[in-house]
Amino acid sequence: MRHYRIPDETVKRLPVYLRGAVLLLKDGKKSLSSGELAGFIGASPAQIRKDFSYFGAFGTRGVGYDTPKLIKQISKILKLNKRHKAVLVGIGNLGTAIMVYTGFSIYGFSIEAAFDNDAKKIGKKINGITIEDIAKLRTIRAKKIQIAILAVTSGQAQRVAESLVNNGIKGILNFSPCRLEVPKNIKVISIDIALDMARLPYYMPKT
Amino acid sequence: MRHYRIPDETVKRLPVYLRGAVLLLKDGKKSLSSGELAGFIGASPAQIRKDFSYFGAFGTRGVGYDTPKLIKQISKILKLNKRHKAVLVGIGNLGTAIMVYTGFSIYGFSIEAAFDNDAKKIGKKINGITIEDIAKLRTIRAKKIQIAILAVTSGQAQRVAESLVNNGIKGILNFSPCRLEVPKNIKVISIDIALDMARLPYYMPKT
DNA sequence: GTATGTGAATCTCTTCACAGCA
DNA sequence: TGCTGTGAAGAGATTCACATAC
Repeated sequence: MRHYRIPDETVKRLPVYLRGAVLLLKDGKKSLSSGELAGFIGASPAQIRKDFSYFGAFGTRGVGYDTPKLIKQISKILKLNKRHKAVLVGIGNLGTAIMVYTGFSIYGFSIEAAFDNDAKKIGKKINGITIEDIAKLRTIRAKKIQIAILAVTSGQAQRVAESLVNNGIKGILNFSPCRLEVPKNIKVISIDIALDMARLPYYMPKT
Repeated sequence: MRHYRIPDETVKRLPVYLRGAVLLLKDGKKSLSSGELAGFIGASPAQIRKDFSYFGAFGTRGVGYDTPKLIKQISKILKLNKRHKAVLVGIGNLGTAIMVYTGFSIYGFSIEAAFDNDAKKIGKKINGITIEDIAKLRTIRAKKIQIAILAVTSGQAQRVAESLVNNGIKGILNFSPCRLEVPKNIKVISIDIALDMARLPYYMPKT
């Protein structure tokens, strides 16, 4: 039964469930119980069932979930049932790594354009994508790209983010260690490597 | 006043507060109120005060926080008051990017060793660090390295993680998209880029 | 018999609102 | 007066336990 509000934590877990289901299907598991999936990804069965319940009833009582059907359902919830084009801005070391990273494709993402402001990089080709001058960012609108990956320096991030939003971007995966101020209909998800690293010592025993 | 249990969410925010305080101090702010810090990093003043209160009383009523003192206090809580040596395993595209990434240093981390299993990479030098054969991982114990950054493929991650733990590593920053099974006194923090990307479309309006 | 789906209970985290102190 | 520090209240997320359906 559809509830009024879906917990954010639930949305965070859905991609984990999706990946788990995909891997288990590859392994030949045509059908899954919440317990099997839980064991595979390291979660609790009750959590999985509760999370699914926010979106409806996916399974069969006494049996479990049909794996391909489950994959379709989660994909649809996450709007991953269609492919998504993405643009990458900032082709430094991290940007290059992201460019050749293959992990996005299982969720249906493909990087369709890349921009930088460094003349030495513009015109170069990585993975079949030619790096363009950031001054020509507006071309992403015609390409109907709505997702951006931001891998520029902190100093440039806010300015580039605004430019992206002005050119039709609706969601940003942000790798710069700073807060982005964007209109509230734009979703920003930030990955801050140093921030995560910084809390490791807290949890480590003794020295 | 020290409470029995510190919320995990609080620990996640401490590095944000720390970075904010450092940046504001650089900007000349010798003293801070919870409201100023909150505005700078995008949080609520009450949240900041509550978070600090788990560890004691850092400020002066009616005045605020002495910025350098605050930085020291948070650093101490996070055990960032000493420098931490880290080892990087997996010098692919992402590993190389991490190797040259400068964002760790403000928290006192330095990468002191790097390993890979690719003969073509072994012996190469990046940023002053020579890439060593992963077969020689045991040398990290003598160097007293307790933190590892794992940037190998999913297939190798579990095996390498075990090897790291066997050689004295107490905390792992894991970039591979898989769960690591480690003894429970070992802390793993995972960064899964594709997973974060995968929930972007959910939040985006329309198509 | 077996595993889902879900209200209720529990636990955790955040916000409030104000006492306490410079 | 002004801002911290903190119990209490409120909101949010997880776990429990069982009715429900195959």
